[in-house]
Amino acid sequence: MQSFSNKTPGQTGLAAPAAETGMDEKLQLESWLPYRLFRISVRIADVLNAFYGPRFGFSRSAWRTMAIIANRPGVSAKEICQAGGLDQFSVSRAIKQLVELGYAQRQNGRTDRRYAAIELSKSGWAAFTEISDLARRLDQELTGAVSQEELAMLDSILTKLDNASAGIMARGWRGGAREKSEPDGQKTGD
Amino acid sequence: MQSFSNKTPGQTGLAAPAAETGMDEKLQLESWLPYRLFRISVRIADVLNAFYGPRFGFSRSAWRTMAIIANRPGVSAKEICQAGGLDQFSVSRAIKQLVELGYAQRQNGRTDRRYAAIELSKSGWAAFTEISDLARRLDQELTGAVSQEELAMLDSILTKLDNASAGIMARGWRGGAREKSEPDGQKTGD
DNA sequence: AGATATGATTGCAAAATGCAATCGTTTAGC
DNA sequence: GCTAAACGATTGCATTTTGCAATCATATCT
Repeated sequence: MQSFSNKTPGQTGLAAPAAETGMDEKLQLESWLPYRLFRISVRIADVLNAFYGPRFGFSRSAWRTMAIIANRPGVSAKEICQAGGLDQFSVSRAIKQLVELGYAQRQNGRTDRRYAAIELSKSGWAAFTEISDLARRLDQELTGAVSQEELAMLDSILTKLDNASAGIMARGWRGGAREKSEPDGQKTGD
Repeated sequence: MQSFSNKTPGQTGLAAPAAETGMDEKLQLESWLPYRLFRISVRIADVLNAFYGPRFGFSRSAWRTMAIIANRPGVSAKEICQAGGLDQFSVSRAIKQLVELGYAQRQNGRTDRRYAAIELSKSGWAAFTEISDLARRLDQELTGAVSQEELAMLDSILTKLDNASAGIMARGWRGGAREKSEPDGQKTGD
C-alpha cells in the first residue's frame, strides 16, 4: 500500500510559489490546487452517482440537468447549458434521457416554440428529492470535518476562486496575450 | 454571455444546512460544495488540457500519469493508480500512449520484473516542464485572487475535506451501514 | 415571401470506459 | 524442482460518452 499524503500538513506548495523562493522544484500533482479540488469533488460525485445511476438509470449529465430543471422549472436547453457548464449536445441528450425515463417532460408554456421548456414529472420530483437528500447528507458529512468558521471562510474563498477561474477560462492558456482567444464556447467539463 | 454567479456573496447555503433552520429548501447545484469545487477545478483543467492536448497529443489521463512519473521516476503502474486516482486500465493505456509518443519508457530497474518501472524520456521531461510551467502559472492566477492568509486557511481546510471525502468514498452511499462496503477500487474521475 | 438567425436535435465517427480474458513473473506448497 | 496460486500489467471487445457537422423547426428581418 501507500499513503496518499506526502506533503507536510501546513505547507503544501500552496503558500510558497517556488518562483519566489528560487527553489523551482517540480510540480506536484497532489499539491496542485485544482487537482486537490478535483479529487474531493470527484469522490463525492462518484458516491452520489453510484446511488442514482443504478437506482434511476441516468447519467451524470442527466443528474446535473435534472438539478437545474428542479430549480428553474421551464428552463430551456440553452439555459441549462449556461447554468450547468454543459454543452448543448450533452444537455439535449440528458433531456432526452430524462424524458424517455419519464422524469421530465417538454412543456409548451412559452410563446417562442423554439425553446424547450422542460420540467420535472411527478416521478422526476421524487427522484430529485431522493438524490438531493443523499447529496445533502454527503455535503454534511464533508463539511462536518471543518468548523463553522472555516466553512464560512471556505465559502468566501471559493467565491473568489470561482470568479478567478471564470476569468482564466475566458482568457485561455495564452493568458493575457491578445490572441483572438479561440472560438471559446462551453467546454464540457464533467 | 452570462454572469455565472447567481448567489449572494456571503451566504451560499454552505453555512446554514437547511435541516437546522427547518427551511428545507431545494438543493441548489450551484451552492453545493462538491459542485463548486468541481467547477473551479474543471475550468483550470480544461485550460491546461487545451494547451497540452494539441501541443503534445495526449489525454488527460496521460498528463496525470506523466505528472506522477515525473515526481517518482521508476514507479509501477499500480503505484500510479493509487497516486492518481486512476484505474489500472487507464494507467496502462496512458503509459502506452506516452511510450508510443516517445515521452516515456519502460525501464527494467527493478528486481521484480512484473512491475513496469516507468520513467520519462528527454522529450517527456521537456513536455512536463512546459506543461507544469503553465500549470503553475494558472495556479498563481487562481490563488492570486485571495490573500496569503486565506490561502493558508484554504490549504488546511482542503486537507481536512480531502480526508473526509476519502472516508465518504470508502463508506459509499449507504453511509455508515455495514454493507460489505462495495469492492471499492479507484473510480476514474477525470 | 424569401433570407437569415436562433434553439434544439440527430447521425455518425472518434475517444474514453468497463470488464473479462490473457500474458509474464514471482511466490507458496509439496 | 515442479506445479499451483497470486500478482502486476496488458489486451480485446462491447458499451458509453464526446465532438461536430448537418438538419429541423420556429422566429425575425427586409
